Amino acid sequence: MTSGRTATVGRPRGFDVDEALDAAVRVFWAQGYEGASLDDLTGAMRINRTSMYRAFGNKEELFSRALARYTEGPASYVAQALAQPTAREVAAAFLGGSVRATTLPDCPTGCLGVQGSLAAGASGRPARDLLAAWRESGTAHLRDRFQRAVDGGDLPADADPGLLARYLMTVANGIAVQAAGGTSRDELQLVADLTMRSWPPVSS
Amino acid sequence: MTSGRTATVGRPRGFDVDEALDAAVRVFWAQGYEGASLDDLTGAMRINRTSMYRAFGNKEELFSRALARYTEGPASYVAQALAQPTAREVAAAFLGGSVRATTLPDCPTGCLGVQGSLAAGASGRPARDLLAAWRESGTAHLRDRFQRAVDGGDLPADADPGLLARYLMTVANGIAVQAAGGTSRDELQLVADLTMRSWPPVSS
DNA sequence: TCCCTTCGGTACCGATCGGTGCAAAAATCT
DNA sequence: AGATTTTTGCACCGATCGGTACCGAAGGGA
Repeated sequence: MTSGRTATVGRPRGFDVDEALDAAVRVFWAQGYEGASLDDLTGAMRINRTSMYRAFGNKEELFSRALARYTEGPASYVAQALAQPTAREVAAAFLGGSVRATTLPDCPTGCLGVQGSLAAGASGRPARDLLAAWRESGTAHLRDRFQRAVDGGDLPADADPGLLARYLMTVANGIAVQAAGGTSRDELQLVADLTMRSWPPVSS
Repeated sequence: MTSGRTATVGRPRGFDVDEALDAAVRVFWAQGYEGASLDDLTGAMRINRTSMYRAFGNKEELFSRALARYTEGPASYVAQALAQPTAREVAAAFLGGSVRATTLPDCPTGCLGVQGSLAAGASGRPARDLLAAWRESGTAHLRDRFQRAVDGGDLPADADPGLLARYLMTVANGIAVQAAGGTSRDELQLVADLTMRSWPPVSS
């Protein structure tokens, strides 16, 4: 009988996977992929080295799982922004969300998707490429959303959805860099407001 | 007699310091501070490990020297932009320069000042802080330049020089992240153009 | 020529890196 | 109860990390 539920044979796991992932997210977020050692990670996750390997495979897969957890946690503002009714509200929610997510009170500043790994040695290259694809996926979702806005008349017919998406992602990534450097939430919100004052930017 | 010139006693150095620094710049640029090992660095610099330590002290000081070399080399567009006659030309030159510098044909993509170290473990923290100060210094120069533009009537009297500087640096840093992710020079120039279409953004 | 200073190459240091082998512990299944 | 399966803790692996001691090589000054 291949039951739908997970088999419960064997010794049960002594920790919560999601809680452990949340801890790993914070370490990768603050120190980057290469800067986070196994001791840093397992120490924060409060689990043994061996338990981590049993549960997640290796450091690279742990990072991948942590990124997924980050996406549906601190970075959930992206999906929420995409669901806004108008293109302008999408843009404002995306920028405002990125300001808040990069300056959360009890979290590392900046964005895991940016500072997790921008440049890396050989061992960190898969993580770097994973993050680049992650950011590119966000840009693609914005583009598709703006294309629908053009199709529905919410944006001018001559607007370039791809360019608008690239532009917004550029500002958001810049906000992440600023936040990592210590710029305050208030000042970054002013930057987001300033960006929104000229939205949508004219294409011609 | 303490002569002003460097003493020439002893065996002369067998390599050119600036050439070696240029090689180190490229390694740090492509792999980040933590991702660049001593073997990577000395291999690219074509000098011995010992020679590097004699000439530069340690990895951290080498990074500092490499950043200075980067500033007066690939990042010299910043100083050039600041010297433009009008605030609008400053902004356009700054953004255009960042697009070109982050997509140089035979160099790593992105900006050393960003991807050199955004998040780091304990050993990379000094490098990370150095880069944060480096970016902040650029923002401060832009702010001072825009303040002079306000004083001289080149920008509206109610313009906020600090906010405009932060905004421009945010877009430039975002461009650097995009470039590191593989976005082409042409597309990034379109983003820069789009940003300049609404310059200066209204403050009130 | 002899001395002094600096450079360059080798070989090595202790520490830390990511990853694993092994056996005890803790649960279910028969 | 005994067999089976999975987790956990400890010790350990080879490789690599940044950094250095040592010594011959290569130059200038007297």
